[in-house]
Amino acid sequence: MKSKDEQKESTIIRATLQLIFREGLAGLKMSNIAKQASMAVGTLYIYFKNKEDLLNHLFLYFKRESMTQLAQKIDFAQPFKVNFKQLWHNYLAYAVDNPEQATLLEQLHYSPYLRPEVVAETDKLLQPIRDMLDEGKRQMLIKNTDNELLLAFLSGSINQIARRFHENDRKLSPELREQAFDMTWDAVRA
Amino acid sequence: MKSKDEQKESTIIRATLQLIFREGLAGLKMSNIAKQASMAVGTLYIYFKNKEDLLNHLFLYFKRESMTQLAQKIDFAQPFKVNFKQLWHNYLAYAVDNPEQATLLEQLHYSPYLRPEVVAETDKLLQPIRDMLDEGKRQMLIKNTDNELLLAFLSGSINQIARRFHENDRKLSPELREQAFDMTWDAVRA
Amino acid sequence: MKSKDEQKESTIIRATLQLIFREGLAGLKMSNIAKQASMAVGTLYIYFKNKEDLLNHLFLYFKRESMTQLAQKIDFAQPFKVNFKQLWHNYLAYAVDNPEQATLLEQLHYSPYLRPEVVAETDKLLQPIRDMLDEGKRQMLIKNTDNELLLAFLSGSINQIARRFHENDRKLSPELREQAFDMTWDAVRA
Amino acid sequence: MKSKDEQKESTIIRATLQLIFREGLAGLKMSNIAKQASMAVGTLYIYFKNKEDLLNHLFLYFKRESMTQLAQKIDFAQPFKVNFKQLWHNYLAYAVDNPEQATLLEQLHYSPYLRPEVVAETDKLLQPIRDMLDEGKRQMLIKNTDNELLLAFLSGSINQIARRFHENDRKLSPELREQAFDMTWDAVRA
DNA sequence: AATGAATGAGGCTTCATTCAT
DNA sequence: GATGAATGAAGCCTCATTCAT
Repeated sequence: MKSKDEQKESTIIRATLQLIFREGLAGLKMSNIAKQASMAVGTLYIYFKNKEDLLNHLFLYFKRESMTQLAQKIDFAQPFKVNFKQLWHNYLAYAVDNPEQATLLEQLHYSPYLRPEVVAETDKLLQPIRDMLDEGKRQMLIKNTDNELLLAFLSGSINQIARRFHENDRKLSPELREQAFDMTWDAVRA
Repeated sequence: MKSKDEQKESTIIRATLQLIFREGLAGLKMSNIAKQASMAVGTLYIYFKNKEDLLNHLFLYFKRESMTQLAQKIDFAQPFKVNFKQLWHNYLAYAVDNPEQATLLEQLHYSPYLRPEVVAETDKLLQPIRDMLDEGKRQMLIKNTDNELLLAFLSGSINQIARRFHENDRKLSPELREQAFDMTWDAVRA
Repeated sequence: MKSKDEQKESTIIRATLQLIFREGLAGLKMSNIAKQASMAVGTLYIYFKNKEDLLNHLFLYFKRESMTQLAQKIDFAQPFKVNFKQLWHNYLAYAVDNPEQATLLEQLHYSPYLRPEVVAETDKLLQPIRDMLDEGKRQMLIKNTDNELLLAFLSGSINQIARRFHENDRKLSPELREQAFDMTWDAVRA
Repeated sequence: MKSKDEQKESTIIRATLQLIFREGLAGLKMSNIAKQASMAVGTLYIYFKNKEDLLNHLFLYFKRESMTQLAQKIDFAQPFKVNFKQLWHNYLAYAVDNPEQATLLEQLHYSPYLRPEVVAETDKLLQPIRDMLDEGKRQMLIKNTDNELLLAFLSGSINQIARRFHENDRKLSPELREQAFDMTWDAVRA
């Protein structure tokens, strides 16, 4: 027998992503995914129950991947602000370098495909960041404000910045990034 | 298309809105719009060339309406910060009170329906706000930073705050709103 | 507008029947029904919710039609046995002349398509025959036996006779029909 | 195909039977048969050329089994009517006790799966019964009528009785069975 | 022989758009 | 202008069969 190829699942997800980038979520067809992944349509249904299931897995897969990117060069031995700044820049860099991915996650989030339970599960991935914010508050370096407010502030502004600049075909120079970070820090500092 | 009956056009747009709010953009069908608007499908095609055309009109219609909400109680005779704060609260209130609308605009924005020219046209609606930010800079009250950055910062954070709280079924108390505004003001102040 | 053509429903049903006769229930495809009925597939779905619905209507339609055939030349002014014999011959004639139809109804009956409620409804159509049997019992002309037993006896034997002869490509001569009726009458007579 | 493991063939047929009883012929899938038989799909194709082949074997297997049931307690040393009655009761008991089996054979019979040659072969199994009828005629105990007519009469009525009572969830009491046999005997007796 | 992943033709159904009335 | 029945392209998914292991 041909044993169920574990990596085929990832092949399918990557193929799907490429297609969504190229043609949008609305134009996504199972038959094209199969073509892009060089396999038969039926094979997709061996690894995913249906289109909805595939997209839910895709969502989770990329949310996890993005969290990995965010955690780069974060070292809890370092002072809070150093880590905060690193995290912020990681996030911005990710959002800038993968503009379609952010858009995709957003699109999926509000599509009829995504199951609430999957959304809830991705939310848990943010826990390390919540912990970090708590630590900042303990050290009285940042405002003692509701975590959800802080998170919304951080993610909302970063995403929107990356998006607007991408839409207008503008580059985000290091200087602009620095200015943006300063605004963020001024916003959250105690 | 484009008949004398100007009001029917608006009826269709309103009916479409209600449907999108109730069932989402993805499930939107011309036949249902017709039903909701109490007319025949064919009639829709007298007033709008096709579904795409209808949704582009809807987007514009809607963006204009939201700008009207934002401008409430703004009076250029007042000091900058008063107006800035009022604008910020107007925006947040609008985003909180109409959580589906923000989502709708987002969904539409990234759907294959929306024509770039329409997106560009709605962007012009922000000009008064850009002017206001310029005035703030002239008075050296806010940072002398790129307007797109400032706008992204403002809209991104506000939308995200409204959205997260709506998703988690949490109320945004006046205290939290005040804290959020303080963060924003700290971020932009000179 | 083109007003919903009442007779189109019957056109579809007749087209479906012809197809089932030609290619069997198992090979029945909606696209072929449309072709046979000279209309677009979509049109089928205006008149019937789906394939199952179409087949349920078909079942009812033909059960009713067959009952009409059975009732021919039945006149309650005539003596019981005359009517009984006429009914029996009508039934046999119908089963012989429409061998596919009997088979179809049987096939449908045991297919996953047929809804129990529709089966129940067709059963009600037999009431006039039950009444007739009761009258025969009242006149002490036939055995005072359970109606279901009598009905099963009558319909089962007639259908099977028509079927076997049709399968073996044999004609049912008037003599054989007379013999068969005699057997039936001997079976039920008091 | 046709391997040494004769028993596996029977395992597959039994598994198929159970599935058809439980879920009907229309929903029968090769993958489910494999699951029910605790083997891989591929294995089915070692023992049977394809689905059609499997179902033809099943039909034959089954017809033979039912004939065995019918022959129980038949002893040619006994008088004709005793055997006839025994046969009739055997048949009815079988049809009543295995209501799905009769239906299955019927369904299969009119499915596109069954090959005519197999149907013809099963018909040969009826020869002992035909012989018995001939003997009855020779002894002038039953009508001198066409055997096909007699067979159709017998099988059609019995099957239909069993079916109707099963559908209506009614029990066939010994009294009713006796009445039914009396009708049959009156029908065929000379 | 046994396995079960892979294949892909083909079925049912939806829905934007057209057009006869 | 208004209507809504008619159209048919196109998408999702199933499942009998194959074949590499």
